[in-house]
Amino acid sequence: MTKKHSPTPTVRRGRRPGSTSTRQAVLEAARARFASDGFAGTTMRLIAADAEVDVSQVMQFFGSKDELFAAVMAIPPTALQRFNTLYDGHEENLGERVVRAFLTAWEGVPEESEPLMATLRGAIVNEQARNQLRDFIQARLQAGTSQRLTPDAALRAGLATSLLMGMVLCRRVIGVPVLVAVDVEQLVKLVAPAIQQILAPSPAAKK
Amino acid sequence: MTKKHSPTPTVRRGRRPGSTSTRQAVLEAARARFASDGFAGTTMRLIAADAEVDVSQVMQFFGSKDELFAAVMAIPPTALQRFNTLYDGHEENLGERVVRAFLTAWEGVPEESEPLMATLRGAIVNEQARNQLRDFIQARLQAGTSQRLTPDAALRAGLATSLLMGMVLCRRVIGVPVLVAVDVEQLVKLVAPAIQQILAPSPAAKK
DNA sequence: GCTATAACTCAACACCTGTTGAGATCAATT
DNA sequence: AATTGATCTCAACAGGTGTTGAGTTATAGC
Repeated sequence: MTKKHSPTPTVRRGRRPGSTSTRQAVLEAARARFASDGFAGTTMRLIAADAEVDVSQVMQFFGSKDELFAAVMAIPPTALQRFNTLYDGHEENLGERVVRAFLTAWEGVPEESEPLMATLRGAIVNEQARNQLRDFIQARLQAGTSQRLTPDAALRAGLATSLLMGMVLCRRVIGVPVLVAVDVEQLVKLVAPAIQQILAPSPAAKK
Repeated sequence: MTKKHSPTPTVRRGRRPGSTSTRQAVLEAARARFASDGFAGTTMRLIAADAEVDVSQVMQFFGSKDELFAAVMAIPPTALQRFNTLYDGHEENLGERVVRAFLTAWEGVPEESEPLMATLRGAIVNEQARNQLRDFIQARLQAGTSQRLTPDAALRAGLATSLLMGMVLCRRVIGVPVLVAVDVEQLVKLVAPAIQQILAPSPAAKK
């Protein structure tokens, strides 16, 4: 008799039969938790409970809380791609295209928006997420400066991104009533001209 | 002999002679810590150490960590005042005035900017701070709608505020290099037209 | 002067945190 | 069929957390 644990297990121990999808479940649970509660507010035991596994399994899969966070924080490639092709085309409706791309990325399908939300929340308290978000913004800037915009294009693109992040922050994290209520189309109508102004200012507004 | 503690105290015990300013010291230490490390990242012992007092003194003064946080989160009256008188005057340079007021409040003297920063960081994880920040934005909206702007003035004002908060977030919290490097005057020059566009759109841009 | 009360330190509490090691069960390889 | 390795549960750890109560010294009111 080599048993060490309780003789009549109420919960099954050992490996489960059939193919396993636990790792993915943990990843999704962590993603949702980090996005809604932030890094410090999320505990390994909570994630494990959400994924219906043991805590040490989460450790086994990802090594540590930090590594799990890093795995979750990865900005989805679809989002990066969306922003990389943003500056192709004409300049007239640049503002609208940028605003739409932003809203699609941050308020579209959960697979894309949840990692971004988690990164945004995490960036406040966790240095890793801060770097991640910095890189994300910087990557957008690279894409912008590859085309010929105004000389200080990098600054203007970064500025536009920061403004739009404020919009998302107030709408999705803080939950300012006026901003939550308004629909996407009206949002685009109001913000697009402002972003256009920053990215490609009309000659009259220039110094 | 009624002594219970060590017979030769290395640190003075009991009440100190003279007038006391400890409560203020704790408040300032907490303000700085909450602003830079957020709610969950800040511990009572850290605050106490910064203020050079015992932990239980902090508890005695403020009751609990949450109450201390609430005391710190209070938006400074000078900031509220600054925004309440914002819409007085002409419409032409409204954008610039708003941007300047925002930057002054968030990047000016520590007595005013630190509570705001703490609130911003705290709003991500703490519900109390979220409400506080919501109220702050809402108060700005009230002030805006009291004057006659465009019909959807509340929405536009809220939107402008959210955009500017994004700028502050990226500049002061996340630390996007391009935005950190640029000076205030250039910031105003770039952002003011965009904010103007949102608050008082030129007739051509209207629907 | 005496007493109540505020300011202050010390030590400990109960709990929660991330993390680890040992053992149990199954899948895959040989 | 036997061995190896992955998956999974359990129990416990060391350290940190907010919080409490008891004890000590000063000030303020009578």
